[in-house]
Amino acid sequence: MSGHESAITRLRAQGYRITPQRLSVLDIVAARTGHIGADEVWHLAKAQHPYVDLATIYRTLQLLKRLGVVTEVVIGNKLHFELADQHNRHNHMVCSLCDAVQTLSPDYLAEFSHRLEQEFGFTPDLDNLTIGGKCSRCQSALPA
Amino acid sequence: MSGHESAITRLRAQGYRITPQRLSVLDIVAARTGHIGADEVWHLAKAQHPYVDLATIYRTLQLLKRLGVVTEVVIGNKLHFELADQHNRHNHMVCSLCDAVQTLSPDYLAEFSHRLEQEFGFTPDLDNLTIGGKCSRCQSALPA
DNA sequence: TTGGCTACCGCAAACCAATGCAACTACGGC
DNA sequence: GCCGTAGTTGCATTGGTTTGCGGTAGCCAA
Repeated sequence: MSGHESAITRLRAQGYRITPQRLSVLDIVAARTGHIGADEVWHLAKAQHPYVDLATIYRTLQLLKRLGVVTEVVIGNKLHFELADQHNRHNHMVCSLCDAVQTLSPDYLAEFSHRLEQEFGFTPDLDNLTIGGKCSRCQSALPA
Repeated sequence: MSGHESAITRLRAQGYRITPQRLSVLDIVAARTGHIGADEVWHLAKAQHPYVDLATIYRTLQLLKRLGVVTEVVIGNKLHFELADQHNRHNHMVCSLCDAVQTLSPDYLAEFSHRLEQEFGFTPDLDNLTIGGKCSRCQSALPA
């Protein structure tokens, strides 16, 4: 119920309205420590609010993402979201075999990002960068 | 018509069958120097073979991707593919605003990749890594 | 060349995410 | 406290991609 007052303030400050649906989505995402799928947000939101539409969930999540309140993580081929904690930014490493997710300090990407900006003028969106690959467990379980 | 015999050999060696549809898709992707959208592959394939289904195009492209013959690039919200040239590996930087694509030498990622493997045992799949962000043009056109 | 096994294809339907639109409602101004 | 308006919502639909199923055809063996 708390911890996202700043998000509400930010919404209001930018002329967005505070609706029960948006509060539900915020509560749900904030209550989860890790990431959560859009469909799961929907199911939980319906418990509080039987008529919310899935489209509203998607629109709300995209809005919150634009505002930097949540970040999007692609796991498998589904979208997941989690609260963007500015004090604990991180990237994700997702195993393409078992869908396990590990977090990664953005420090690892700082130098790389800097080079892209210097040499190409390209500003990478690191807040939404997910690195695919194979985790150590799946890697070692692979046939020789 | 040439340049992908090795892919055909590899298909056959692994028990996959050589069909006219697969040959068409291979020809089309190989003929293109850059990336090409799935729908565009479909249109070109239909010219040779009026009854190919879009599902077949997708299945074939996914198969070729699994075999490492082509790589997948997500541009906007569409899938593109290009021939995986081992002598000219590269990553992509895609602008989230205008969908412009720049290529990037994998050298930029080598050190980063190495650290992930050393410290986490995580093997990043760089062949399919695309970096989202904003190109210099869109960045400077952004409202102040 | 022929026969048989099984991978593959075309078709249709399902699926996830995004979008157009008319009805609705939050919220600042009176 | 009430009103007007512009941002939001629910519903229906679309766009791109994936999947299930029955018939078809590539490939190997005889």
